[in-house]
Order: sequence, then C-alpha cells, then structure tokens
Amino acid sequence: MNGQVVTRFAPSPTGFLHIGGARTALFNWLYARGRGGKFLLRIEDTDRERSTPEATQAILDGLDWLGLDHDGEAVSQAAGAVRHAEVAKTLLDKGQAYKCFSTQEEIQAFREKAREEKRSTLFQSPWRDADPADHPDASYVIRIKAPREGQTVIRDEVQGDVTIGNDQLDDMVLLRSDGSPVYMLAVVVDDHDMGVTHVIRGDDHLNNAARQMLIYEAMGWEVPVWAHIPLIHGPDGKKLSKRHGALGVDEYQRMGYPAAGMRNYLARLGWSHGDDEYFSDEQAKAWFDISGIGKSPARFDFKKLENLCGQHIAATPDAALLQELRAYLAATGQAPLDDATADLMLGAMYCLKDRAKTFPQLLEKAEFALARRPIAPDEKAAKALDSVSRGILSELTPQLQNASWTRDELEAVASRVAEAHGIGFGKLAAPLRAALAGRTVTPSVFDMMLVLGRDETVARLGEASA
RNA sequence: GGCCCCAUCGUAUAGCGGCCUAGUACGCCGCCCUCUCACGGCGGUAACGCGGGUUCAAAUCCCGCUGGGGUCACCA
Repeated sequence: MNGQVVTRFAPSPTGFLHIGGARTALFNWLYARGRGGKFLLRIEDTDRERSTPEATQAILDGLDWLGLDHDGEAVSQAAGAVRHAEVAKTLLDKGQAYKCFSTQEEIQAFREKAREEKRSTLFQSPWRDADPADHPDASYVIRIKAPREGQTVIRDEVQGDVTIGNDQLDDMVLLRSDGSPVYMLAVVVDDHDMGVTHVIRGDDHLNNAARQMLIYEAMGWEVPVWAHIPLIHGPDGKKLSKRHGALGVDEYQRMGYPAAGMRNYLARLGWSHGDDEYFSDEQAKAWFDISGIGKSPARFDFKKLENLCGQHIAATPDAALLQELRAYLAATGQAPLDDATADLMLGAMYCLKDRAKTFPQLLEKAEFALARRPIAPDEKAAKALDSVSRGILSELTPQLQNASWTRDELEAVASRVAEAHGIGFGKLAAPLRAALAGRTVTPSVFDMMLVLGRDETVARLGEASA
C-alpha cells in the first residue's frame, strides 16, 4: 500500500438514497477528497431479490445532485460473485470454513429450543467439525469457523476500542446453498480487493465489523481503519429508515434546497470543527477529519438546513445560481425559462438571492421578472391598487418617463411624488410594488424598475393605473 | 432478552481537570433598521439526566442507575 486514502460508499439498491446514506457518502467523500485520496462507489446488490435497477439509478442520481463524484466506475458487487466464491473455497481449504448441511427447518428448531432454554440463539451447526466422509449428497452453505472463545476488538476511530465476546459471533454463512455470496463475505473481499483503507459507515454496522474481522484474519488480510458513525435519528429519536420518516435526497431537491447548503448541513450533522457552522466545500474538505465526528446520534432540523441554504444561495455567483434554478425547475417538472426570461432573471439575481433560502422562495420573489403583461395582481396586491393609489401612480408614470434611469433619480422622483401627496414613501411603495409585480412580497421597487427597464416599468404602471 | 453504543440549552454542537457564574449557530421572544419580504444590528430565553466516588479542583476521569439507540438472517 502506498499510503493513499481510499474510501467508499456502499449502498444497497433496495430503495432510494435517504438522508443518512447521503451523509455517510458525504463523509467518505470529504475524507478522501480532503486528502487527495480516492472515493469509490460500490453497489451492494448481492441480494438479488430486493435489489432493483430503479433503486440503483435513484442512488446515482442522488449522489450526482449532491455533487459527490466518485472515482472510477460504480462497481456492482454481484458482478464479483465468482471471486467471492473463490475466497470462500480458499477458506474452506484452509479449514477456516466448513460445509453446513443443516436445513432451514433444523436451524429454526435449534433457535426455538435455544430460546425456550434461554440459551444464545446463535446457531451452532453440527457440521462444524464433521468428517467430510460423512457429508451427505445434499445442498449446503459454507460457514466460517468462528472462534468460540476469546474476544474480538474493533479499533474504531469514532467509537474507540469496542470489545465483543466471540461467543456473540456465530458461524455466519459465507456462501449460500446456491453458491452465491452473502454480503458479509462480499464486503470484505471487495473492500480488500479495491484497496479500501478507511471504512466510514453507519454504526448499525458496528457489530458486523467484528464478524468481518474474522474473515480478514482468516485470509491474513490487513484490516481497514474503521469509523462507525452514529445514525441520524428522526424527530422521535428512532433510527431513520426508508419506512420511518426518512426522505429520499430527491425529495430535498424537489423542496428546493441547494446542494451546497445540503452538503454544509449534512456535514455539520454529527461532525464539527469548533464553532464553524457555515462553510464552503473547500473548507469542509480541508477541515474534515474523523476526530471531529461525535459519538451520539443527531436529529434532522429543517430550520437549520434552511438557514444554511439561504447563506449558500446568497453566496452563489448569479450565473451559477441561474443554472441551479433551471435544474430545479427541470427536476420538479416545471416549465423551463425561455432565453429572454433567463436574461431578466440573471439581471435580477442580485436583488433576489439575498432574500431566498430555497428555490421556491427565490421564484416567489422573482415573480416580477417571470410575469408577463398584463400583470394579474393577487388578492393582496389588488387591495393595494385602490382608486386613490392608482391616481397617484398615474401621476408618477409620466415623471418616470422622463427620469434618467438610475437608482438615485428614481428614488428622487418617487419621494417627490409621495411628498406632493403628503404621504410617506411606504404608502406609495405598496401600490407601486403591486403594479410592478402583482405581488406584495418582492425585491425593492427600485431594483425591480432597474431590472425591468423604463419601457416595461411604464407599461406596467400604465396598465395598473388605467 | 443477550451483546454493543450513546447521554451539554428545543435542535446541532464547543468543551478534551482549573480560562465555565458553560461558548457558538439555528429556532424562539423583545427592540432597532426598513418600501414588502429577506438581510443586518442589539438584547433576552434556554442545557452539563440522577447518584456515588477519584481529586486541592469534574461538564470533563471511574462506577452504578435511569433514559435513549443499535444489533442479534442462506438481508444489506
């Protein structure tokens, strides 16, 4: 090994990519990318019953949206079945594994009896030390011959040293009776073959690590650095899972959260770097380290996510933000922006992005740039356009017609008109806003006029005051 | 149930024996700024689960309790 860090994300394609998985992927990505290492992706599809190509695609799409790019091609674990079987055979030859002919029924019976007698329900196969001469001509599984005494220590970078009594480990199945590999064998072989140096995954795998170490040791392979991170819990404090309130990352995309904000928030969930809350990808890569990962589970907080997203939207360059907005529109099946509107949006971005925390909010504030004449005011806006207000607007319009189109001049004209009517500027701004955008929540009226330009502004005011 | 893990404001966390009458961020509540919204500014609310130790000194170390979580497949 040359010392290069190699991490991987290894989801099973049995459903969408949920938030916990996304964070695991992010941690692995940050760790590798921050150290010039490699971040690999392996689809754990050894369960052919439950794995679906749709789920695989959803995972790929989710990672893509989050911007977590992996090195090389995504690997299908199932494709390595031959190699996995090979390793099982090797273990068999070395006497580290054995053929077990017990049937499901026998195992079931063993467990029930053990439960009644309050003994460990871990299956103890009668074939463990059987003489091959006594092997029947029947189908069998290959089980590892796990030590029954002593203990296994998992040296975990997050959890510390975790000691598991070997009496807690059973002779797990390595190869099913149909010759296909089981996950427990496949992960070890793949992680070894792929040169994975650091395994960062949810701590629901902590117990598995002990089992997997058995295989590493039996094969004489170097054990990777373990880092079992606490799970993300739902509002009720329970493990987040597909059927337990966890949303797919695609849901977050559809809700309009920018990926950068998502990465920032997810990184802060369970990991910290002093008091830093808002940071860029570059900073995250530079700062991320396993030592900063906490040991207790975290809960998801939309408010905080939204806040961070607002800061990222405000910090994104206009053109890039427009691109993201277009992607959001496409992802949610909304009509794309035509070129003219896109241009207008680009020009308006400066006064939009400070006011939005999500894309829907951005769109709401951008209504003035999106709408076409005649502007149809919503209920609240309509109220602001009463006859008195319309009268004032019709007086303002011609003055605007002759004003030089700068913010200072516009402000001067507006306050002059307001003053002439003995009203505060606020009283004038309301109908002006309604006429320009048809909404009551918009950027500054002057920004809108500047973005819209003289002709369009005058046209809208003219229509509203008619 | 066995085994394993966890435990600081509502949430995310800082803290790694004295700098802690516990900091920061989000949220929430006031006030200010203000053409709406958002931003921003100021102030406030609010936590070391409990009980024992160790120590001159514990949020920080140890033990127990309580609470929470995870895991016990020819799933991953």
